[in-house]
Amino acid sequence: MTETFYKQDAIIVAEKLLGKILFRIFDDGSVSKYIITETEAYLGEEDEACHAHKGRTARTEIMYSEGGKVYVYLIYGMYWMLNVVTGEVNNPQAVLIRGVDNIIGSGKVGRELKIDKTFYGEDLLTSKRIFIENAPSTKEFYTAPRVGIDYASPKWRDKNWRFTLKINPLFEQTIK
DNA sequence: TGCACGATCTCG
DNA sequence: GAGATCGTGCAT
Repeated sequence: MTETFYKQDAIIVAEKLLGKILFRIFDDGSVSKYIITETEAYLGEEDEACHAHKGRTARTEIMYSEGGKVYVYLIYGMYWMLNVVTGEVNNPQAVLIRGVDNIIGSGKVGRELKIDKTFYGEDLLTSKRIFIENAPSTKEFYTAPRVGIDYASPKWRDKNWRFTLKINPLFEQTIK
């Protein structure tokens, strides 16, 4: 995808990433391709569910760069979450990749793709081991509230910023 | 320097 | 329903 694509708002990117192809070249040279099936948008400092809500820190720093970078972080001490930074410089937004193919769940995605802290700040436009390729994506998708952010006030908690590809056969399992 | 907790998953 | 497991942010 292009730099222009990633510079759009996270909501737009989250929606448009559905159906696109995520490439992952592992250390042994093997190549895996995945269809992105579920995403979530996190929209800047005012979004209480966004990590950047607490301001600029070493952890959130990459979200302040221009779109197209990778933002990863460890959650619950064991799962690496894969995010795509979006938007313009100093506009901290990101899209969480929650599902690829039939692998639903951000923790499982990180495990499947063997994501770790070395991916922090990786440039999707130049990386040789992870990047996203355009594909004719269907406009058929569901929206739903984001997962695991009950701490946010209703204004943000209730936003339907989770996007799920409609052809995803496991969708029913992801609705609570 | 310490501590509570999290954009989770698996097992029982 | 609880445990695994640890970096981060904020209080002490």
